[in-house]
Amino acid sequence: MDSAGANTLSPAQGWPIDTSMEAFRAAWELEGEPLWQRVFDVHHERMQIKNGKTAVKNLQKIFDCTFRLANSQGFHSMSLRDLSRETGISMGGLYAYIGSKSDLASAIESVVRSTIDDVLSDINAQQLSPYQHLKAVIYADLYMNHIMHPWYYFCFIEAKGLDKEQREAAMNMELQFDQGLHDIFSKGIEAGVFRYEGNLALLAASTTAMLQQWYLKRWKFLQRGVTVTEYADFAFNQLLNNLSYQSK
Amino acid sequence: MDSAGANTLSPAQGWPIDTSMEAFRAAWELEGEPLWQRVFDVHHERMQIKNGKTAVKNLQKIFDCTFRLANSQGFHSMSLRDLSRETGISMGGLYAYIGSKSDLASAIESVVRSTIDDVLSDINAQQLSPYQHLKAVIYADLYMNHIMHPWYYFCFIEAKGLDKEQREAAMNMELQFDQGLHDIFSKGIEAGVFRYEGNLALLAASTTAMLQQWYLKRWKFLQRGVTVTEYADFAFNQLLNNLSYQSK
DNA sequence: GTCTATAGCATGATAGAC
DNA sequence: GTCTATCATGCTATAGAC
Repeated sequence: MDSAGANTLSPAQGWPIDTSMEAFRAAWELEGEPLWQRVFDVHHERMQIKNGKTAVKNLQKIFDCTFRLANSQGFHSMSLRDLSRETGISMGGLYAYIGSKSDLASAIESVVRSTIDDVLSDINAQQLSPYQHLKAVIYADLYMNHIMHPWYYFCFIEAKGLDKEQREAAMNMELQFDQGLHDIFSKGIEAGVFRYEGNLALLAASTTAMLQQWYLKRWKFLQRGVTVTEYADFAFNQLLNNLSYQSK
Repeated sequence: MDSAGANTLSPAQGWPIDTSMEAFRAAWELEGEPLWQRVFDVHHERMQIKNGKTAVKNLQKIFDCTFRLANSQGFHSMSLRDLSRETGISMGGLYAYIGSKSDLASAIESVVRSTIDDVLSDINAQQLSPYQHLKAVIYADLYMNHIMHPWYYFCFIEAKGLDKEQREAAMNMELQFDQGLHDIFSKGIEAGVFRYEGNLALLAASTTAMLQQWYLKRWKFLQRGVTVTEYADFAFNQLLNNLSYQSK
């Protein structure tokens, strides 16, 4: 709130003492004006538009429509004419914003990765007990998945269309996430609050997978009427059970 | 072996008493000549070629190259000229085999779905105890994922490019798979061998997710040196643990 | 800052020779 | 049954008026 740049998320005030989605939304601003400001910050070098006011407004339209089109028919199969029609911005106008088609995909991946990085670094910087740490990571990750659903879905499905550098960065981020979980498990086992006989790396990987389901299988959860918080409770309890955690 | 048509897989002889991959390979023939015969059966209406001998050979080349190209750059971004170059078959020649580009994708989805259907129907038709039934489904599904990896990966990633009918068929198959797991859980709980307090539908869904990881995150398992059988053991034990199964 | 018009090229598909 | 040649269309991207 003081010296933090526009590209840095606010610190986690009151999180994860209260792991409700409302508390998460309040702690990090991943929607509305602050989100689009972040997009502008990441992407503005590729744009010919300098005026922040109208730029942010059109950026929002472009990204929203990109998600609607790409997440239903595929990014490569979405033509810029489709995007032009959907946004109401002419072809020439579009190029003043996106730089090129692949720059657009690139920006999406960058925004997602930097957001995850900011939120998780923030959580990891706090000195939390293994239990609290695990809880914070699980709930925060799912709330991020939920709030920025189309962003995450896009990154997963269109990953192969990104250039090699970004593709590897995305894979490394997932490996880091696995490793982060692994570390929490280990610390908890050392501290005697968790117990596990088996492959911790596989447990971490399958936890990551369970979290990714929230954006990969949205259709299924919608159909079943499962909410994020219900799913977060399920995922966390399942994990505690696997780790033989005794509640009290 | 007697009245079974070429399009039907042999029944599961000795499966799942022995859940090794070798036993699975022997029970169902999902590779080599029998696989390509299956492809020919599903796809031959769209082809102009009638001669089975050379047709099957070229079909194999076309599908293999499609996987190599589509699974690395995306199906839509793979041009038929790419495919022509990679297979060594001319553009005109290709069209005698594939019908159209989208027929090619369609055939892949059909082969995968009918294979899953055959194998699982076969397992479900046997009268197995909940424990044996669960074990059979987990191991069989993972071995299928493994043996037909590029097929599965293609179906997941390129699902949105299929026509509505096929997309829904694929989703229904996944829901059926979840339901099948759910039923086994329930039967085991009734029989008193499993115990679970929680949402069984979510447990089924997260089990399906864990199995899909084998083809979705191949890069990770390769990097970590995890084999299918190790992963199958992990997945099955994890599930037994969640279901409070007491081994003996 | 936004538009129209168009360049330049790649694509899916087919016709017809052999 | 396989090839070459070609068609019609759609694509990304840019130039230049306003």
